[in-house]
Amino acid sequence: MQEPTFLILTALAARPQHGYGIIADVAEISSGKVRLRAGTLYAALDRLSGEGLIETEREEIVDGRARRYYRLTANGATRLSAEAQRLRNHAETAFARLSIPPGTAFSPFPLPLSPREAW
Amino acid sequence: MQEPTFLILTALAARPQHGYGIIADVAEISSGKVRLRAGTLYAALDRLSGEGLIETEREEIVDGRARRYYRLTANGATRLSAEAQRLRNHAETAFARLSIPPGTAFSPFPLPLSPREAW
DNA sequence: TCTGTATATATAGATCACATGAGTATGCGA
DNA sequence: TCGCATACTCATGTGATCTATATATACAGA
Repeated sequence: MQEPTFLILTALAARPQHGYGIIADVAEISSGKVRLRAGTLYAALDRLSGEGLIETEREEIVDGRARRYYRLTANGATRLSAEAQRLRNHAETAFARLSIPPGTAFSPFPLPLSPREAW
Repeated sequence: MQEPTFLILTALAARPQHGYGIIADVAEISSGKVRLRAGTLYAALDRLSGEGLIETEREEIVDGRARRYYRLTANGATRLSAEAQRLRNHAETAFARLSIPPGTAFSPFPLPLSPREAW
């Protein structure tokens, strides 16, 4: 799962939202760093609906414009939780490895990773 | 940056490694969940070299087979650190939002996210 | 009034990371 | 001899994302 998709699910984890609201929420979540394009969003919404991770909650007409609200399904919440755990693990692993002091990357004391170290 | 790329940089954060070693290390890091294909790996190595995030350290001939060792550059370490922070933030945000008790997704007490809540 | 910006959704086409699958080659254990 | 592990290369396909555009309303400012 890529970043835009993850952030769309995260946006919907808080509450049901319509497309344009998701774009704003994702910008909010990512401190303005991820600005979803309409094309990305609506394609993702179709795909995620097809996968059963989100579903249409209701439709409204506001100022003559249709608003379609989506919400996270139970499957979607499970999936998002699994992905979040995955990201957290990856991030922690990267930090642990980056904390190796510079200059010791060629250390004669290799990290105890696996028997494959012997390669 | 996608998951395979992130994991390749993480593998190289520990120490210089050659292609096949990276494949094994990434499988290790991800508890066997990510199994890089040769095609994915070598394309990524070319791309990352071009971006200056990694570089060739040395080449060896072992049992008649060439082994090319890659290492993370200073730019690569900076980039990996930034990406790891990004993943950590995304993961924590998702967990925070998922922790909203089921059934309160339509709560009359919306999360204090932004003035855009008013939409 | 004209222009730009914000709201709101939709779609066609391009890009590019990644996946798939095959090829090339050596060494080793069953 | 067969299969597996090691080790790299390349051709082709897939699919999520990006770019750009279209449609439509409302409102602020020049």
